[in-house]
Amino acid sequence: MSNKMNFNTPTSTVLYSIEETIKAYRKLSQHNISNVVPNITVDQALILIIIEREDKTQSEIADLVFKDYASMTRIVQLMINKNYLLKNIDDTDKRRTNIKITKYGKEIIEKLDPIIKKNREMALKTLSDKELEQLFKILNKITQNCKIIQQ
Amino acid sequence: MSNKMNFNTPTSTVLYSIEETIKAYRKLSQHNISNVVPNITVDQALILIIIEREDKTQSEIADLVFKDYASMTRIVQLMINKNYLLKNIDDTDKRRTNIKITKYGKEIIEKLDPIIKKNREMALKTLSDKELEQLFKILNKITQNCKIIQQ
DNA sequence: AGATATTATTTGATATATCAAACATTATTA
DNA sequence: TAATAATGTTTGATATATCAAATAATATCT
Repeated sequence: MSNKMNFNTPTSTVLYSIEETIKAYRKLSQHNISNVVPNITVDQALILIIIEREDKTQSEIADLVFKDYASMTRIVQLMINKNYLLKNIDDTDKRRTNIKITKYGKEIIEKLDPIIKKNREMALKTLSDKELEQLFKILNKITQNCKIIQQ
Repeated sequence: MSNKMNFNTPTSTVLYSIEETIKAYRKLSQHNISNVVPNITVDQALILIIIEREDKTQSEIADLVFKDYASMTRIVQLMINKNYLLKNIDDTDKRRTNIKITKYGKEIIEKLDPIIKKNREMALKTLSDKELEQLFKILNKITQNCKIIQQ
């Protein structure tokens, strides 16, 4: 890589570069996940693992994984159909839905955990700890910049 | 940010962090683009601008914007419906389709150019040149790591 | 040349993203 | 308390992602 880079062509914007990375990562992840659990998507796998850790309502989970509530409704429905999740109306507030993982869902998580770990290791194996911290810091800056006009 | 970060929870993976950033960026971009050109998506805007610079076939453009060929077929069709693009079968190889921008499409590009520039500036305004280079370098490393098993 | 392989694109099926509107429930206010 | 506002979720409509299979055109091989 040269010292002076040109960031002024459409194919050199951050959006472009980040998109390239995330698509490559998703492809790798989906590939490895499908080897142990066919028929689960990367999104569903992440959601399953997050729900296991956090006992929250549907929209709280949606916020955690950056999903629109409408998307969340549909993803949860698909995961119920596959017997990974259960959903019941909250007793104290009937607008809310609580999501639980089924026994089968927990078995799936057992299979997924090492794969998720492996995916991360593969993707990051050539990065130093310093670079990893830089990455998080820079991404966080960009995220904050983008959120200014929104709330 | 503390010196020692914990990268072992699902919500601290790169996939997760990158996803957060790209979604914030997309939201900002879509918001600003919609102010000048209603009814165009971020993807369509990028594709329009890339086609203007590169006179290529549909699948070559798809590769440039990291789109699946199937997605590309559909996006191009929508952009033809909106009178941004024209498509004709290549004379020398009738399997190929050449994509051209209409006059109307070029007018749209005129409106989009400053917005795209502004989006980039907003997203990156707190980043130093050094950080920008670090970001590209790190993202590129991750992308390469993810591509190893694929071809 | 004729059979076969490869390439470029399309179509079908399903998952996800996003906005707007609908809906039921709960909270607030006049 | 009745009317209104706010909240949590769902549904509808449309755009995009992804895989597999289909299709048409071209290239290669015997």
